[in-house]
Amino acid sequence: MQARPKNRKQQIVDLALELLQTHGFENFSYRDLAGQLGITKASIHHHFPKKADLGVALCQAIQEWHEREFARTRSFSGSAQEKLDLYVRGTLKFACGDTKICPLSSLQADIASLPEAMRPALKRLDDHELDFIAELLDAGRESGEFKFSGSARDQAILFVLTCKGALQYSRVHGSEVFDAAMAQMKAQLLGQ
Amino acid sequence: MQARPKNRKQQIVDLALELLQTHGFENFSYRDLAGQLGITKASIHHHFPKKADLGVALCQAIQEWHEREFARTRSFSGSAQEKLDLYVRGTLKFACGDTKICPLSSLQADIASLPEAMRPALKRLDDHELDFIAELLDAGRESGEFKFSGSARDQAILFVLTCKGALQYSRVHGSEVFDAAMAQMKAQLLGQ
DNA sequence: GTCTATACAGCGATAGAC
DNA sequence: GTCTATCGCTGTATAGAC
Repeated sequence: MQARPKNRKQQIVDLALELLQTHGFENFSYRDLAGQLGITKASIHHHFPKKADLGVALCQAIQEWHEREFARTRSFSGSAQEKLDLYVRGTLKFACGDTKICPLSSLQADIASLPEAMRPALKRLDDHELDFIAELLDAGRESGEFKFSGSARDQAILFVLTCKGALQYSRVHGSEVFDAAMAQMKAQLLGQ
Repeated sequence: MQARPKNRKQQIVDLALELLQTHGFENFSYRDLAGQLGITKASIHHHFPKKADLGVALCQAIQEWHEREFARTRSFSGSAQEKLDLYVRGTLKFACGDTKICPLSSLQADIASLPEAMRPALKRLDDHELDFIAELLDAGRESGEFKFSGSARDQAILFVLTCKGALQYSRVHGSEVFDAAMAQMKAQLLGQ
């Protein structure tokens, strides 16, 4: 209900991101966006001529979100375990609540129906996140906080896909599932 | 290219299941099914008047698949670890290959857009699978093969969502990801 | 930057002939 | 059980006025 929205383009991306996390990229339309923003479909097309353009903008928004959160987590002064917790609860769980899934999980699930231009972007986003988590896990093992075998990269894959899977499961089965899975994984990471 | 297909209905369900695993329930159409089966849309509607009917049939097909595979795994004479391996590789990975995801993961991702009638069915399917895995894990802990803390149910949640997440990740990033994640999880389950 | 108007393909769905 | 034909709606997309 703003008379003059500061940045319509950003507003559209924000709403599209939410619909991506709840319904998936192919399951929301320009009509949905227009309706909820109180403008017409043609206005959305003015900002993003093709839906693939909006899709690329979504990937960029996710990357900026990553960079913000990675920087915040890195600069947080605490143990490796606390940093990992900050990312899981303060970033992933915070961005999803009880009704949304991780935007990257949503894109992965629909990969075969996605516009061509979005696929390499998705792969880069996943890799970027894995690098970051591997860095945290490696530091935690160096400091003796974490116990795991194999490479930090492999453990990061396991860690990240478990978090994402837990978010997806908990949307259907209740958020206790998320807490249970995270507690279970944490215990193993700490060697208990 | 069969002149007189024995069971068209089954044929439709089989193809729909494959499209569910690759594109998602809302991302395949009666047109896709008709085209690939060499008949018309109207013929599909004869077997499944509404798409929700097809959705319910898909859930039933998944349940029958579960019951078959659970029985096969239970009757397999081997250690708990070998049974778990049989389910992961002989059932889940076998049914998905390198290009498909678990049908239940697909339905979970699109839960918000799904026909009403499919949601309770999905929850039951997930629970059924968790019961089965919890049973295997519990037996394995009793026999001293597995080491984990907390309830077998909680560990089953962690185990299953990790398998599903690994299948989804590996479709985008290559099947080495699946092997790495499974090896990593197995090591933790065995207390190594 | 937003609108009206329109185009056109695809969707799920139905009626009725064979 | 399959077909042709058709319906109304929704999807993305474009042209052009304000």
